[in-house]
Amino acid sequence: MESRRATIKDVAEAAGVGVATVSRVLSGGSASPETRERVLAVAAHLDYRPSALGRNLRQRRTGGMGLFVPDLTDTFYGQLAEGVLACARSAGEPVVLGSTGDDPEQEAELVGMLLEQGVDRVIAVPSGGTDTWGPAIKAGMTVVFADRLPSDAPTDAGPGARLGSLSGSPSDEGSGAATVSDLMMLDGLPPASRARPLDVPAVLADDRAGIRTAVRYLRGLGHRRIAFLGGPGHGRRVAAFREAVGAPVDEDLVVFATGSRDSAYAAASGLFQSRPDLTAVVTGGNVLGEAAVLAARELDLRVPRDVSLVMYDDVPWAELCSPPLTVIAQPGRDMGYRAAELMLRAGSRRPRSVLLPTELIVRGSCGPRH
Amino acid sequence: MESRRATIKDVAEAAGVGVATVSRVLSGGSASPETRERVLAVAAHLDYRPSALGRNLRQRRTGGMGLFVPDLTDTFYGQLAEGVLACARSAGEPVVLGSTGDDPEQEAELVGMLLEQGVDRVIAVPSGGTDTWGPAIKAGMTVVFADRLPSDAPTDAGPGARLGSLSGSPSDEGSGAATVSDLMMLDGLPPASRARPLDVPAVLADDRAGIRTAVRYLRGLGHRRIAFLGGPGHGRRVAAFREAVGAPVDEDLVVFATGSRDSAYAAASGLFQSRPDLTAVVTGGNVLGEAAVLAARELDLRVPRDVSLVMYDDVPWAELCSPPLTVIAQPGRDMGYRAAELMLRAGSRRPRSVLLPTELIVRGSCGPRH
DNA sequence: CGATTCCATGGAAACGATTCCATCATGGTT
DNA sequence: AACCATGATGGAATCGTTTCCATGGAATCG
Repeated sequence: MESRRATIKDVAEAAGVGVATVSRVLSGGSASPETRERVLAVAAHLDYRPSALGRNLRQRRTGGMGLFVPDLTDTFYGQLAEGVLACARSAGEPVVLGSTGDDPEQEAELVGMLLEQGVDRVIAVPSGGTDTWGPAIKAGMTVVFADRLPSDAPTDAGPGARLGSLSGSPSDEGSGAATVSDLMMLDGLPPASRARPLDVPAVLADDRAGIRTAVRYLRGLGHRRIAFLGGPGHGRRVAAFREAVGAPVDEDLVVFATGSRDSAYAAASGLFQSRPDLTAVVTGGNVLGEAAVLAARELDLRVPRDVSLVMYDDVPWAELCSPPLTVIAQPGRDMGYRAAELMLRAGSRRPRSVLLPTELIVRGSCGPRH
Repeated sequence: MESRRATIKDVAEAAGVGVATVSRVLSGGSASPETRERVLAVAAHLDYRPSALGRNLRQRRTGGMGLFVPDLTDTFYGQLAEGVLACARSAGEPVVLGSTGDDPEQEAELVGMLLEQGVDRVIAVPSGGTDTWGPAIKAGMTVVFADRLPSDAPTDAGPGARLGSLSGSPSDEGSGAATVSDLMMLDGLPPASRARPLDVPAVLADDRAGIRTAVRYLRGLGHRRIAFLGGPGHGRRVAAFREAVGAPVDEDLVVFATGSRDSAYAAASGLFQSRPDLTAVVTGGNVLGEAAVLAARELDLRVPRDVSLVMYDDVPWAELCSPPLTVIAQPGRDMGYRAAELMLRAGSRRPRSVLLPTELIVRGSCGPRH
């Protein structure tokens, strides 16, 4: 009793028309009212649903889009993914997911798989650099970056970058308009001094403003020895940190971990032990914030009495911590949603980049210097 | 300079053979050594990669699998997804992701989309019941459930269910072997008294043992009025709770929320306010645990002094809470990995279901009754 | 040595859609 | 009345692969 799906041919025969006509009716082409009606009726009766397989082959491209994130266990990327999915669903497009683990090699492999599948659009939180994404783009992919730029891209949007409006509807494209190469123009260095830029739109948070606000806030509390705890992809954030702290930067206070929780913990712990004189830490992501809290507790450092903490990303559990964590919030879901929007529009208008605002949410993890 | 991808025809011509031969060589069919070598060389030189589009059309099915989770913002499902992705990657299969928001309607829509795409395998944390999944299976889909069973399935694996071994390799299939209908046999009710069962393999945690352990633990601390805070899909857990508590169950102490964080908070807050006499709460998921902590704090209930708390799911932030949360841990990543394994094996052997062990991790959120 | 088997091989037919193009009818214009 | 523009329509080509089948040569067996 396993009847297979009806094909366009079945519908054509049942309706007494040619397959071309059926196709036209179903995709909005011209047809006489009575034919249209009959075809529609037959199609509905046969429960006909066009096979994406046939269509894709003919059109030499699969619908849908890829989505690459470093780690779904990181709540922020979960939020971002939800945003992408929400937008994709409203457009009826499938999303094929890849988790890169912050490994450029895995990422490249995933790109290859998408290419093979005929998926030519991808939203990526990139792990690799131009050597991964250049070829992908030359192979005909439409790429939108989210949350970060490839590691060898410029690290900051520069002083001139404007904020994307957050208040407008999600589809509001108003301000915040710049491609990656536009963004590169603004950082003061002549483009020629860099590798040829990828002309790829991106949806980023205004890390620069976020970090600056956090550092100023800590400064205002009297902190002078402020550390930065970063991870992969936090290049723009650490650059902003350096700028906000101002020269000379105490390089021992800038520490990096790889993507894993273990590494994050080790980095945090190492930082606290090697520099007991630091009084405040800014972390570049929530996994690092988690690690910092854990390491501090292990070393009997009290937050915020002994060390103040500002974490990037506002995640639900930040409020549950004790003390509740002061964070730099970035709109993860929006970021995903707008990236997907950009992707879907990519055909018509030339997509522009977006810079979303961040917000310092003061809770209880920062106090005056002691 | 946009050269499109080489096709099998290009390779055939360049190698001076027919397309059939190329196809055979590339898919391991028989061919003479020298032909094979030549074809392989040409293919490599042309950077040929077979298009999944053509293959899928011919074979009337897309490779890869779907993955449906209720909410990627819930860390547990992030873990589960990572597990699925890990297994899929090792098999070179794409994963198309859907987030159902615990809404059967959205879920059904997503099933339709998969069908259209020719994806005929899906791993699902189901939101809908037999009315969604029955048709999907009849349409030829291979389905594996993870974390829960459809809402109208029996709520418990029953006393006879055995644990899947966790100690073995991930591919160890050893114990824990039962299909959903097997599991249904064990709960004491004759199968005839239920709707026709879906014969679908599932990977579940041993909720029954997990909840029982937690309740016994709380009992041991002197608690008598223990509440259960559940959400969608926690049917098996609440059933286990009822069983563990034993009749008569105080129905006011069993409260349900929908999937959203707001609803979870409202339910928790309502529970605490309506029954100030309760001394302990078990939550059916981490989002509900989060809500319980928040609601307790808002109402000036101290954990564990005023109320003890056991949360389902061990998530990284459970340890960061203050006090650190006592949890029922279930192996989210393993669950995803094994579900994907089951899916991939589905062709050969008849897939069996798996019951994974849970573990009570005692931290600081439970104390003696006051 | 003839017959049978076996293997490598290439041509061609699927798979299910879109889309180009030719055909035909219709109606309006010169 | 001849002609042209318009619009609906169906046939057939196409996308890139797999797979069926026929062919031909070589090798094995009787």
